[in-house]
Amino acid sequence: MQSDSNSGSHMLLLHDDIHFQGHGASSSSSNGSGSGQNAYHGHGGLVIDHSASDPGPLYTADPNNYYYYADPQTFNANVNSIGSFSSMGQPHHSTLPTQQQQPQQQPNSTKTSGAQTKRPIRPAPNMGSSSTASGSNTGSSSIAVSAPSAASSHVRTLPASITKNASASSGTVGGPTYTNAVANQSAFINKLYTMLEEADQSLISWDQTGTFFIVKNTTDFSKAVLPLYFKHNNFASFVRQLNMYGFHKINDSFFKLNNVCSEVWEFKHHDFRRGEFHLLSNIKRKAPKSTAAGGSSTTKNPSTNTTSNSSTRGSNYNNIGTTSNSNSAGINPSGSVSSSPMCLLTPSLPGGGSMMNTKMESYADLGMLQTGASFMGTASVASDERVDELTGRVYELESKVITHVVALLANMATRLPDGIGHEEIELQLAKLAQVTLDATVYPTTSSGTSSASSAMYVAPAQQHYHQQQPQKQSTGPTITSSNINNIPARSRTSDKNMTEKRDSSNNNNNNQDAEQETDADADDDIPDDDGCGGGGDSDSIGDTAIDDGDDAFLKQLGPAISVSSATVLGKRRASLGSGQAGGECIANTYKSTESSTAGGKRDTKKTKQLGGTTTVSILTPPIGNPRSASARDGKDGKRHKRSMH
Amino acid sequence: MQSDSNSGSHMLLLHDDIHFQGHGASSSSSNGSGSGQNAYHGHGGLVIDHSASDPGPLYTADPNNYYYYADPQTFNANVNSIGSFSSMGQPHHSTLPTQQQQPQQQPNSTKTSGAQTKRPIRPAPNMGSSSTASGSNTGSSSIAVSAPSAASSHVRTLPASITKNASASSGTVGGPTYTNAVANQSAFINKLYTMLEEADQSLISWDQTGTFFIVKNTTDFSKAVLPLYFKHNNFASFVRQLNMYGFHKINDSFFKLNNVCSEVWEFKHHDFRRGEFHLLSNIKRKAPKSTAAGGSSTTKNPSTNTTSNSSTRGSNYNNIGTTSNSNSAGINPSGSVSSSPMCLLTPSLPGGGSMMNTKMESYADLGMLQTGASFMGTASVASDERVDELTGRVYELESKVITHVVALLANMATRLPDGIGHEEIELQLAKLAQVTLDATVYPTTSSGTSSASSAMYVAPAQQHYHQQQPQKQSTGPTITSSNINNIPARSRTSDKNMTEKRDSSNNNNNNQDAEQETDADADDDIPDDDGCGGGGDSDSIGDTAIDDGDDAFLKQLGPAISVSSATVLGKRRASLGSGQAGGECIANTYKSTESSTAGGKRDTKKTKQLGGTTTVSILTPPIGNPRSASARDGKDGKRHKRSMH
DNA sequence: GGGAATATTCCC
DNA sequence: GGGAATATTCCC
Repeated sequence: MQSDSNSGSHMLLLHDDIHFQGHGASSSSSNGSGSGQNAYHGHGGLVIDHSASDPGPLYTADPNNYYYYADPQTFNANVNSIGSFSSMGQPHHSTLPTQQQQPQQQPNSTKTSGAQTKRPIRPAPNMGSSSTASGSNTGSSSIAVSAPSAASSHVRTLPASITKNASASSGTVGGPTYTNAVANQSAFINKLYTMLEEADQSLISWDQTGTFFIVKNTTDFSKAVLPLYFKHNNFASFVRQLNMYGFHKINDSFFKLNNVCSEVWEFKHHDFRRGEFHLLSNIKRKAPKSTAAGGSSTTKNPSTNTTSNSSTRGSNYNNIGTTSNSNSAGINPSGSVSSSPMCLLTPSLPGGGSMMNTKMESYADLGMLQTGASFMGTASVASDERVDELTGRVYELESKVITHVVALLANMATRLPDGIGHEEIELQLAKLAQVTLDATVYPTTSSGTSSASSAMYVAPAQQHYHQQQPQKQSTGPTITSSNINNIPARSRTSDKNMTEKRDSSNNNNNNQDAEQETDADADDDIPDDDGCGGGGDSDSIGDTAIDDGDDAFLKQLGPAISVSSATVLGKRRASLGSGQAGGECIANTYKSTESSTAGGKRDTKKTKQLGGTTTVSILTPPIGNPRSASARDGKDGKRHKRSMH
Repeated sequence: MQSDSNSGSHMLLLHDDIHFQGHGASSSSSNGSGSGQNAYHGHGGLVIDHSASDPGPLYTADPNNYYYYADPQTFNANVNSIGSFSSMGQPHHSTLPTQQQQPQQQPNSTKTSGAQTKRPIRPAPNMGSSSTASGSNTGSSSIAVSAPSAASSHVRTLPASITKNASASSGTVGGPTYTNAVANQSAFINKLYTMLEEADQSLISWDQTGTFFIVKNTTDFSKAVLPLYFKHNNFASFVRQLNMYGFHKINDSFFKLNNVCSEVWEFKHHDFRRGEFHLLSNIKRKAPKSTAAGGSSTTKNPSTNTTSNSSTRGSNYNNIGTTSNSNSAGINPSGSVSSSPMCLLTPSLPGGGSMMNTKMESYADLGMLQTGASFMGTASVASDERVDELTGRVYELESKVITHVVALLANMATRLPDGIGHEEIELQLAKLAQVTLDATVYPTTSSGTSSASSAMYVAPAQQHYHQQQPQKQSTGPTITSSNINNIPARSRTSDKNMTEKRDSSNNNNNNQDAEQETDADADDDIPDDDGCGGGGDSDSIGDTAIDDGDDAFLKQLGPAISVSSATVLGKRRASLGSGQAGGECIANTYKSTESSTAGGKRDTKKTKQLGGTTTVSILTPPIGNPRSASARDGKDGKRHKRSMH
């Protein structure tokens, strides 16, 4: 357990202590099927030690400014990938003590240049990297920092398959093995998978079926999660990588149609499914387009500068547009993270709600699942256009329609007397999807073998949350299930009372509810945590209280329906600026519809205005196709922002 | 002064406070000769504040794990370049208070994706990045956080010249000006220059003549300095960049001749001289060799993958060999940083001295600069089969799924207290259909006129099932917000103590920190408030409780659902090996070569085991993929390391 | 030193 | 979504 395999890497940025007892083994074999078996303990939850958490004192030692710099390496190191975390270290405020304790001092094994092993405070296993050098992990032994809470002792074993297949991989691992592993090479995929297993489920998680994943609050996700796995905290960069690996955003059209500023993003790749490690190796990074037809190999063109010259590109790292800062704490990052294009910086997005929260995994179940044939690679012919049409249609159906329906159902559910929750509804939908959608045609891959649909349906498991809502006058349960999510702080505040149950059994525990906020103020804090816009997350429908009349329901529903929510909408989402709305977050969904009706699809683009306000919506006439045209705007001095697709 | 030009970016990692009053101006002009003028004050020495160094207390607030993660962005942000720091933020332990003080709230100006402006605690000027968007900086005004130590109050104005010349740069700068500036575009050069001005002179400095620079202790330099400017702490990566920009190592022969393992490295570039800002723009990054001879522009090669295939390269970020960890403090990095290839881990290098300092610019200027030509392209594909698949899918979605959904809705409707009838629901659905489904692509018909999608929605008619679900034991509303989902509590738990400050002013508040959790348990926590995501949207549902009870509702609906989700996968990271080397420092350079041989590369792979249960996996045999054959790796298990040149 | 792959950023 | 430039890593 103790040894961590990576030579490189080390400190993690995580401040909590995470225990990894298992270590990544590096496999020496060249191909994917690494022999390595790494046992990765600690499941779902992170094991964090709080006890040790306070490094504060430690910092003093710093002689220089650099002191706090985060270790870049760390980022990577943290979570490498499923099976391997490159290194576990401590983040910034690493606990020196801890470190000291460590036996470490790994002499850098092989690596020459890049990798350096340093005090692996908490050694994490690495996945084999492609290079040999890196292979050797000198692990410091397990550093089980104190494991504060109960959860701490999870152990997870990562499948070897997940490792990289790049060049050499040597497998040596302990624990159960997943042999099937086709060494999945890419670090990105490994990290992504790992992230889904480990990260805060409220920020990123698999859908119920395990066939796609959901990023619920891009802002927070970007701040809190991304840096743990990558050297950046930009949601856009994350999305770029997803695209490079063939992932598709699945809820895009829905939001566009609705002109909703959502913080919920769903991505799918045919071979990226929960538990399906063996498929991971199928996920390849797209190759750069070669200039010349032929050679992929390098040709040099010594001549010169042309390219490099300045102008065009920006400076990457420079700040230019990039950096967002994170505060030290996860706390408030005001404007930063790019997250959803549309919702930049606006915490309280008008539209923003988390309607989705309710969630139904829109597509979820819907099919995209398994199917099998992907189309990416295939080249054949056929009416490509037809494909585009169909693809677009499928998207429409899967995303918009279903999403809408689900939202409606969820909304209705909350109003049911019996207390049926949205969960049930979702569950049903999942079944439905399972049943009906098995044959997905979806995007990617071609032939899927039989995929396991069954797998898809993950059991929700048993969590029982009890909320005691203080409630509004209205009925009791009203609640709003899912929404809760959205529950704007305000509401939450109230909720404190609620006692939730969590089941520890679950991998993921949700905490959210747990939070207790002390302040009542809207402003303070935490506003929304949700990114959604805050406050009102999605509107919680709830709040909405359905109270009044009955129509409420109807009202809620439809566009027409506008009722309440509409109102909400009314608020402008435009205001990028400030605010939090009160409880807006309305059911965007519905509203959206209206809008949608009108036209065709719309894209919302926001224009951003600097100061103020802004927004803009817009629309794009009927789809054209995906990638195609892009007419880019060009040219005017202004730029429009575009949303990420 | 106050405005910082970059739209993106923000927090810095630097813990010390550095004040930048001037700001980088971004020049708008396309070419190098940016108009911007940035005055850069403060030469030689670093100004470091130690006084402030102890952020310790500040950290307390952190609620969650993330707390400490270093902001990747930060790295960049920190020091952008001479004239511009992209963003200044606070690093990890940002001082929240400070932030609050800040007026900031920069509305993110233009940037869409990546850049996010967040509370720029210490606004730094940005250089204009190449892109337009980035151009506009909303600078927060100067945020002079407390300047703890003496040094703290330095103000430096960076010469505009140093800024990037990329695309647009608008120059706005305060302070003394260095007009000569030819907007130097590259971030790297800017950072390098800035580093020389600011960083610890004992680690990196100009030679006496100001014509080359010296890195005296690669190990410490890598740990303490590099991360402040770059997203890594690998000396090799730094060297690679230097080489890409045409710098040459000048003391190489000296050491080689003497077979000395030195930590002193000297690099020179003809146009990189102290104070000669105008020359900086001449330093260009070498262009990648284009594959094909000719075109630098993009050519697409839809066909594919070739390039990307796997093998060869390693995974970058993964740990593989890479990561080194840094302790939080700059302090002692034991073995880490890669630094000089040759002398890894050996602090006390034999040769180590700064002999060279005196310097003689051996190579002086050589130039490799500019080259040009890019290569990339893309491909797309389509197929008839795809059409079939998609068609089927559409059919499925439109007919089955939707039909089912409608039925569900109708069913639910009957149960609503208010008496809403299914009619309404149907109506709503009809609208929905109308809106969303208009363009049907339907099955058979090839063209699919718009077929009436509306038709599709058959009203389930009036079936009213009333199910009263008994409910589960659980509570009424149970519902649970989404998040609930997964929050791993563990991590969070620990932090509770921390108190953070939030600034209400900001748009986004971070909540994370804010949360106060009552429970210690790992599991619980709140993690997110954000609702957006809700609580777990998707998943949560699951949690769903739904479990037992009531299923009635469910039962009615659909097919059985099997729940179960796989338990968490266990991970194990196998420990690859262990080994650490002792401190050899031998002239690695020399040595390295040697080793390389021995070692070989290793990959670590991990296998995952399922923990729990389930899962299914399945698999698809390898797809073949299109793109790459990937066979890369090849072939031997070992990799050799090499020394940097 | 530099080729090449992946990562990150910026832009359309 | 993706092209393209720079950044980082890995290797020769």
